[in-house]
Amino acid sequence: MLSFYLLHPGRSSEPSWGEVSQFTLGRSPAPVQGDLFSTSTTPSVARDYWLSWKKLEKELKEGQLITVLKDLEQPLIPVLLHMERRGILVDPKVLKDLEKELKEKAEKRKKEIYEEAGEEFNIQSPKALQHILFEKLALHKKLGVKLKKTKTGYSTNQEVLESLSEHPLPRKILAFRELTKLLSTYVRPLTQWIHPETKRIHTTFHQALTATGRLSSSRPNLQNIPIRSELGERIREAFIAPKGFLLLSADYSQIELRILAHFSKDPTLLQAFSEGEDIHRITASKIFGVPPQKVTSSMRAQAKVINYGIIYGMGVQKLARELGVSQKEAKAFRDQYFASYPQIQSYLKEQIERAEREGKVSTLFGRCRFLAGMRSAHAGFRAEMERIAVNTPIQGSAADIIKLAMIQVFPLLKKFGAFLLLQIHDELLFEVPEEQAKAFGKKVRQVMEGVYPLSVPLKVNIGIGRHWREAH
DNA sequence: CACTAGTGCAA
DNA sequence: TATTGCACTAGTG
Repeated sequence: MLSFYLLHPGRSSEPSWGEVSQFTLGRSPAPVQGDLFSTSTTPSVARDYWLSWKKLEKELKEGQLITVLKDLEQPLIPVLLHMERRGILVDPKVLKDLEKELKEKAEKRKKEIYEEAGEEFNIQSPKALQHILFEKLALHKKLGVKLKKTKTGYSTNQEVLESLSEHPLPRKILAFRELTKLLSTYVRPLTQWIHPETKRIHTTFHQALTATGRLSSSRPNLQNIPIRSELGERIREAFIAPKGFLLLSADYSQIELRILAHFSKDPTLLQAFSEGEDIHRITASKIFGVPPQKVTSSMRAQAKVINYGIIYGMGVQKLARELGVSQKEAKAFRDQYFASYPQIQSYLKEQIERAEREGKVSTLFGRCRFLAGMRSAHAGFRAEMERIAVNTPIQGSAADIIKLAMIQVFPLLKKFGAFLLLQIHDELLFEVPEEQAKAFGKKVRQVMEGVYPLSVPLKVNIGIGRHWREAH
């Protein structure tokens, strides 16, 4: 699977080796005759294996992927193994109490919604909800809101409901959605995933799945635990350290923007990062034409949207919606952005031209993603490929860097009696003996910041706590 | 049971 | 019509 990915990273498909039980810790499956990992491999299988490696090696060399394989992916395997086997300790009581509270709140909301709607219906069915909101009550007409459509009807998503939130019903539905989302996706399933013997949750990390080189996590996914809402963040209180340990979180600050600075060599961006300035504030200062000290928090928030929008190849339309301004104003912001950071504009253009010319784009370490047929693609598809061409080297290079950091941090774990538990794209979460926590944090920061020097410094924030919420 | 659609959580 | 993921419920066949 790994080798397949290295050669065809644009393809994604389900792993083909079938079920891998979560509940086989400490045991190993009986060797199967002919299995590649069996010690009693038959000569013919060994020869086939050798021949496929030689063939693979040739392709890897042609694709300049030997580095990615030898320096990143292979050394990462034991690290991921360590992480999955350790798992993260979860306090079932926190989840149980949260479940009770969320259930009661959801039940209360449900009754209010039925009251407000004048009838009972399935709130979780978009179809039934459309009927109530847009046919029975015709809220969009009363509020003069233009509705967004999906393939099958009118959308009832968060954005739409927020635009209707002058009326109490959509507000209550939003609240109900938040509660049921937390219950059905996190609180209840997480309880189920606690291993009966270890009392821990052992996720599966997929090393060779994503198109950009990131890891993914499943069964359960521990890379999308809520953090943005108060209720959601309380789920993180259930992820705890065992007695005598603390959780330690180490996250890269704005790593993707730093990579953009490195690749584009834009002097303003380089200088801002080198001098440790607040990059969103600098951008706000540029696009709003005010001195950095005069930047308000809302200007900074808007600048942040633009900074990240650039990484994703955001269009003017989406930018306007995100900022809540007209498309004309959004275009003016973007023009001002590129006027302030001219090298970013030329870098992005170069990446698109490279994708067209070479049919692929690459990361810092040479991981590549193929983009065939850009010239012949129709406009919509072409635009999507351009966004991929822009985003992949940035997202993928960040993935390269944190993978290397994981490899370099790994030998430290033994010295400190610590464990690496999770990777959440730009964050590493550790379990570390209480008395070692501060010293370990210093060491981890040093390793992560120095892992692969760029033309701007990498910055790492460390947090320590008894549970994940406190550590982050 | 397999599949799609809509929705929403994270970086 | 802003990237990368995973997973829930509803609904269809």
